[in-house]
Amino acid sequence: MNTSLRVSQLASEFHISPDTVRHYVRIGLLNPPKDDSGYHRFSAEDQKTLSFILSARDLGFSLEDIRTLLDDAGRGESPCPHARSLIEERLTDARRQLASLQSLVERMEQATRQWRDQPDCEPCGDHICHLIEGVRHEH
Amino acid sequence: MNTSLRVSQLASEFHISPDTVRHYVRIGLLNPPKDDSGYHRFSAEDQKTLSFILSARDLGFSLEDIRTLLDDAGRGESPCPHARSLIEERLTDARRQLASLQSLVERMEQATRQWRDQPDCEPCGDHICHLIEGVRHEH
DNA sequence: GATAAACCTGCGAGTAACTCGCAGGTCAAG
DNA sequence: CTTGACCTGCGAGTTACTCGCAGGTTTATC
Repeated sequence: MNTSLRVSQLASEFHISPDTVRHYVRIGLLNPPKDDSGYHRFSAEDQKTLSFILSARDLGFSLEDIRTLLDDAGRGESPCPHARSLIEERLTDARRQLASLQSLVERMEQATRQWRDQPDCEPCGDHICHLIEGVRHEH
Repeated sequence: MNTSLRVSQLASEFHISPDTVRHYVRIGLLNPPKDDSGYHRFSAEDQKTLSFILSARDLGFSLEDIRTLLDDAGRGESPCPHARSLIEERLTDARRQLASLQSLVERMEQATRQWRDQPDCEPCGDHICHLIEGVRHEH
């Protein structure tokens, strides 16, 4: 059973770029052994680790979070308590970010709507760009 | 009329940090003159520029975008055409980002709901964290 | 057997918009 | 005359890659 893959094979297997794989190796999230010529060989276990990394990434964990989780498991401890507490933090952050992004999009949409009826300004000393500076802030 | 302010005064006037002001100076968005002792003095015009910078920032323009707009105005051209085209790009980006953030938050919420009924896992060879790896992807 | 294509290696640096820390200069108050 | 609160420029750190480099390996072709 030849489940040991090289970088590009692993990458296309997981639909990520070889650079991303090398990045995870560089920061120590993956520790694949090397063959005689110095090439990384990713075993079935490395593939399970990568699969975990990508699942966690998709749930909003940072790579540092993932390192913590992997360290837990590496020491034979359950990563679940950390997973539970970390996702709370990340979720709080994400909700905050979502709210600010939503209001940004609304401001942008309001501005473009408003700008449709406004002509371009010619430079005068009063303002730099009346479109931008004249956007109404509703509440 | 002493409308010329120093860094901290300007910063608190605009509710931003002195570091942010220094950052804008460092990258050349603001070019305040200096007094005899080498301190920056922000004139009324510098204050108008900063006000513009912050308005544009609040509309999702990047500092590079803002530099473009400021350059237009500095060359006596109307920044409005650039403002219109740039905000389209930024709005497209922001909507894309919003959608991905929304789906992230949903995944995170679904995970935490699902995790409430699941116990912590003890390490076994099968998985690294069953909570994370076992999240159901609806759709 | 030479060579070219397609891999691979480690490493440094760039991305956005700050933020922090440093070493050192300036100024007003006590 | 010293303390404290400012100020200066500068380098570096933040996140998760992404790109480019110089050079080594393997495979296929001529």
